[in-house]
Amino acid sequence: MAFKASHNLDEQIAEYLSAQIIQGKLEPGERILEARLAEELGVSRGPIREALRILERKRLVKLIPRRGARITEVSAAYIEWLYDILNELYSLVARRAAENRTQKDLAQIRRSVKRIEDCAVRGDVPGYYDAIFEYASIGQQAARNPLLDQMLKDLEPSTRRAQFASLSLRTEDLKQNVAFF
Amino acid sequence: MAFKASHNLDEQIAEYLSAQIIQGKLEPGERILEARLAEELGVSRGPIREALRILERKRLVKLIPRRGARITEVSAAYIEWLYDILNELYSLVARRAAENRTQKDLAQIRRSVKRIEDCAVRGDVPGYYDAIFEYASIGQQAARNPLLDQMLKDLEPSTRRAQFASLSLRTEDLKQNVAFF
DNA sequence: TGACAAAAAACTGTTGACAAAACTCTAAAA
DNA sequence: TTTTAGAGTTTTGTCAACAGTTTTTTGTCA
Repeated sequence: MAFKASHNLDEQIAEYLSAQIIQGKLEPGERILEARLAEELGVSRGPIREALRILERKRLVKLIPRRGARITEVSAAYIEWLYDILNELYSLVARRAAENRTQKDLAQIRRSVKRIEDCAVRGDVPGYYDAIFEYASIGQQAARNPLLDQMLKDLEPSTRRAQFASLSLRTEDLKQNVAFF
Repeated sequence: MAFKASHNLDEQIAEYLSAQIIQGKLEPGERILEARLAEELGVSRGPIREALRILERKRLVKLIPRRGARITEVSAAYIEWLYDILNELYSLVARRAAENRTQKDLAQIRRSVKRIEDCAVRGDVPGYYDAIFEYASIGQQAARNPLLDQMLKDLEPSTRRAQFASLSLRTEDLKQNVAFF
């Protein structure tokens, strides 16, 4: 089913499943059977297992010992909890980025904002989302706190999922980052 | 070396290694060899691998594909980054806990504070640390944001390590939580 | 019909072996 | 002396099989 190269299987599988989950092709609450997936992808259960651990870290699946993996649920409450945290963390990003930014950061930010506007004008919705995340990512790097950057990266898949669930308020929280320039 | 029961090996191994790393018995930057550790603990490499993934999630080891696992470094800068984030997240905990706390939460908090004081009086240093974490944990639960709770739990091992490294300012950040009562 | 117990099936946990990549050491050439 | 090429070693990645647990099914009794 999915293409496999001479790269690492676990990461490829995690990537593949990640996309499936974010796009809602796998139902929340659904069980993931190692053996079935292994056969489907033409690999053994080892890499599947490791991929599931990666997805657990990104909070896309929940692993319960001896009773397998399930796609995590994204309730309205969960989205609120997530945004409550993102709001807090991005406000920190904005403050630190404002302190530590360089000319190079600013130039990057301007390019990124341009890209967002272009996508908006063109009505390119997927591109718009990606541009928003790119923008956030640049801010994160400018904040010069790699741990914070990493934590937000880990939350990105959850955030993308939440966006799929609630398309309306998605910009509110990232907007915090605007204080940056 | 380490005791193994009919429970899950990966979690036990992760627990075991976690303690070793936090207590500084394994050097930062040190390589962890799967085969050596497997023989040492009398298990195969499978569970070792899964344990390493758990430790990666807790940021105690860094996994680099095809070149193994290393204990993460805890530089002064890293500790600052960590506390910068903890400060932010615990301020959120305090606010939400203040909003959502129940009588039961308050009673628990009071007991926990008592325990901290007792340990301080007795000069029970390890107990004091544990009491502080218990206290933080109760606050986290009272905040009624399970995602936030989980994120802080994931950070706990790193926090404990940072405490080992800098014993002086450890209370500063958790102190945020005091606004709670 | 419904509850319960035993048997069967399905699934995860663990292991040992093999393949492939990364690293180390040696030796020859510039 | 330093650099480079290659053989040999070490270590991680992947697989297939087996063991033990959990879940489902089947069958019996009230």
